[in-house]
Amino acid sequence: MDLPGHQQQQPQSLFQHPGIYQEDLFTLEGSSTSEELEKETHGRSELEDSCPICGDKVSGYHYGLLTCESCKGFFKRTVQNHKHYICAEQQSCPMNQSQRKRCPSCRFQKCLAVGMKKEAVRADRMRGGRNKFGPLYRRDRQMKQANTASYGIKMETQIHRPTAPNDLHLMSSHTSAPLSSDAFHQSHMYPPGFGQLGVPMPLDCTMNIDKVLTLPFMPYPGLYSRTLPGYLQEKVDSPFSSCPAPANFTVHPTLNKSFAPRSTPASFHCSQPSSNNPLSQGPTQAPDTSSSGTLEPNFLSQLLDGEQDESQLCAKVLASLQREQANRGKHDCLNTFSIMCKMADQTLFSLVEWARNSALFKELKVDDQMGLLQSCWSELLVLDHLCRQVTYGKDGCIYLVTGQQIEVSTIISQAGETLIGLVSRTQDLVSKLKALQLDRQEFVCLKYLVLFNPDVKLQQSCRQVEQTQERVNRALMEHTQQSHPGHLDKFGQLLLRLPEVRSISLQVEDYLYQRHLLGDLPCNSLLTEMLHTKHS
DNA sequence: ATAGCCTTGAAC
DNA sequence: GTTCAAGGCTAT
Repeated sequence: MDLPGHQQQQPQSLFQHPGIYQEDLFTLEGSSTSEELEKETHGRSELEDSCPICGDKVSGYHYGLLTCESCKGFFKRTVQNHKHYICAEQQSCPMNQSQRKRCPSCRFQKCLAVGMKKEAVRADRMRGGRNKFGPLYRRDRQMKQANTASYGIKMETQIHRPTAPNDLHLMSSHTSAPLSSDAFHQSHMYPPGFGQLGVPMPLDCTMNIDKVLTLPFMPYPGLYSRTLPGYLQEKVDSPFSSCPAPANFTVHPTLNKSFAPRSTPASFHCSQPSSNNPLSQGPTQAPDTSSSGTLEPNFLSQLLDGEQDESQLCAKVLASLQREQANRGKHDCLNTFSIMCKMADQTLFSLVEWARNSALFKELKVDDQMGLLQSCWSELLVLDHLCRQVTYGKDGCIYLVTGQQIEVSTIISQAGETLIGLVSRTQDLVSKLKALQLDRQEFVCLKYLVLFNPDVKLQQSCRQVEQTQERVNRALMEHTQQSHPGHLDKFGQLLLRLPEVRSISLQVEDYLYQRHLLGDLPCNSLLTEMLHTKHS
């Protein structure tokens, strides 16, 4: 990573640790089965030579990554001529060599999803010469060469640690030259304060993992020592109240305000519903959804109040990872896959917290709460990921909860079939949601719709769940009509995305379970507990 | 409109 | 001088 300033600040950032290079997040997938490993090994050169958009033969680097000649030309024509395509189908047309001509809309979306860069198309149409992506291509080549030898992936060239908005020149970490005018690296893509956190990631201290899990500064008290049922029955406290930031974890003073915990409505701290809280009126008192009147105006804002601050979540995940690694031996580094699992685990925990703190959810019987969460946890994770990509992600990159980014093209060129499929499907969905301009209100509604799933067989709360779903559904419909009056079918379009979310989440579960069976998943995590429950 | 081949020219 | 990723040309 050509970030001198950052390297000084983070001498051993997450993906700079040598141990991580040995363990390959993506190619590890190939080791899931000997068949896949073989395929991965023999198919590598072929994979590298196939266009990530249509699978045709790669002719070289074009607009940011290795593509075929036709997709290069297509991308150039589209950008140069400011073309806007509309998909006649569901924006999920198959993309291969024979079908690439059928839907330019989906083709272009895929070009963007895999990371083709619009700004590499020259506005002045000047011919010849080299552009600012030269160093990127060179490094990518070197990386690929290195990987061919070791099947390891050196992710440091692809992980972009976002920097402060005024550090635009540092954001272009994928080139060696400053790119202050790079449209990719606009400050709005990052949550306030990212990059100013100055979070060093020491990854080389020693401590037994079991000790970590029982120490009082554990981020999530009770998580690993209790099962989900036990956790749900606990008294609700501030979710991270016993999680002081580590000594070397500093937040920029000017950012304290934006990092401050969102004030929690008093009713959220009550285990019993409060009649004063619109959310707590209870589904039995929910407005008749067949009437034409509108819901109380603050219903959506109450739903939004329960949302966790992304910056806080980021800080917690980083702090947790830091603690975890600090407590491992010098030669006992977390591999990349484990780090990703830890991130997912912490995110999952925050989502359980979110549900737990929801007044509507609290009204349900604990057994039913468990049933709902066990049914939708992976969907919530996928939705959370999607929202992060829509909000902060840039085209062709995956934005992690820690604020780091991985280029999709890296994953596609290195991963096994399953992961490529998952990433590709997810990025396609991200493109669609970006096109729909999903906002925070809509996102939180989707989360509630996923959580309050009346199809889950519950003991007592069926009616409540149904009514809540109707209520949220209605709030979502009204919101889309009010905030996007020009987009008549936004509501329908949003709901149409949920089956894909469900489908991706099931694939994620399958993938994780396979890895779990191979012993790749960290033990004692909420993630593994959820996977176990489903498969038991 | 597509896609294969050609020309160009800065970086090395 | 060579490389190679831009844009251009043109048969389909």
